[in-house]
Amino acid sequence: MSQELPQIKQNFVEGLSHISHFWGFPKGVGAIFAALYLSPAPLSLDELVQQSGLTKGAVSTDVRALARLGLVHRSSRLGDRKDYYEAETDFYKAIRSILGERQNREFDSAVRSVRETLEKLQAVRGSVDEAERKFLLERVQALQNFFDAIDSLSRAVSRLDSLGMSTVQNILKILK
Amino acid sequence: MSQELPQIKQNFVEGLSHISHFWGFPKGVGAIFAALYLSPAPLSLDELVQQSGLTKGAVSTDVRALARLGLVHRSSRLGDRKDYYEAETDFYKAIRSILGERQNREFDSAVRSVRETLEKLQAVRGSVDEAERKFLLERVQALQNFFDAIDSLSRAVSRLDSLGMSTVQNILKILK
DNA sequence: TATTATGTTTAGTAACTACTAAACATTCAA
DNA sequence: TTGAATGTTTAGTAGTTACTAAACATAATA
Repeated sequence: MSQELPQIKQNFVEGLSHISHFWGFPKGVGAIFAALYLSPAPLSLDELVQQSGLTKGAVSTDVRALARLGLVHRSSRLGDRKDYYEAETDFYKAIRSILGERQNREFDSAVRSVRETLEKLQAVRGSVDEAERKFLLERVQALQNFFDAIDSLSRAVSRLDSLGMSTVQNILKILK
Repeated sequence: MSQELPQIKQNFVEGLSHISHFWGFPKGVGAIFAALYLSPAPLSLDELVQQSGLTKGAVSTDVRALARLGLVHRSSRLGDRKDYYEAETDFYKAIRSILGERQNREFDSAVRSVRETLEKLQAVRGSVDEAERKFLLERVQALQNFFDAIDSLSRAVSRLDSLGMSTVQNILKILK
């Protein structure tokens, strides 16, 4: 059984669309990344429109999202008004970039609200059931510790120059 | 400034709702977990309805989702028809459970489609541009390697008896 | 300046999600 | 067997999301 390359590529694009959707991104994002990832040369917006089947508007916004995540890079050529896009092929680099992006947004503010709860619990005095206060303090503190651990890991990964296979191997060793 | 405990709790519930939403779960899921997490005793479905402000139907489905993720445990008491729910307080345990759950579903099938692409590319013969085939093989192989690394990490974590602070500290050391 | 090539923004829409309200199912007890 | 307590499922809905089509903006060229 031997399939033609275009069909195989199409299959890959659909696969990444699903993965993209699974991770909470629009499907178009995955499709566009897949198209770029399978292209040996950077693609223009119009070429992406053609290859992904989306409209210009969609490609325009999706490709910008990808660029913000560090998964694609935009470049321009001298004497050519078009923008060109190419896929980041170092996934570890991309992970760091995504972690950095996620760090900012509302994730921080959400986590901060847990810390605020903790501080309020510590500040509150009088007219409250002291046993309950203690119980709540313990629980919220435990959650806070957990978030801090996640945060540490995330920051540590972000700080790495390169998260290569050897690092992964080392981590795997620790996890036995 | 001293707030009453109920208000502080409410604030916490809202915070976890946001976090829940951020991670791609319904807000109700976060709210219900928060209510259970702040309760020293297991709560019944009706108590959860009262504390979360959701309807029975919503609580019924959300709490089941939480149970499937291993974030809450359902129990029943002798001579009492009600079900009771309590929060898992070991977050590392919960992570393992979530990873296990995620492993199953369509994530696998999505990743599998990348592997299929790889296999097809290896199988294809004749009537294809050999240079392009080689290029595609390289790229798809690299992505596959990345997924495999993620998968290894995920499985390693799932396999641990307990992912305590000491393990996290060790990983942090590696990441320098 | 008018024309063309490119990218962005906007208005509208179809599909989806998380929920509510209420019907339904099940189990226990009288 | 009926009735009450509990939990689940279903039908409908409001809000959201990811997209399309098309208007718009910008800049280069004639």
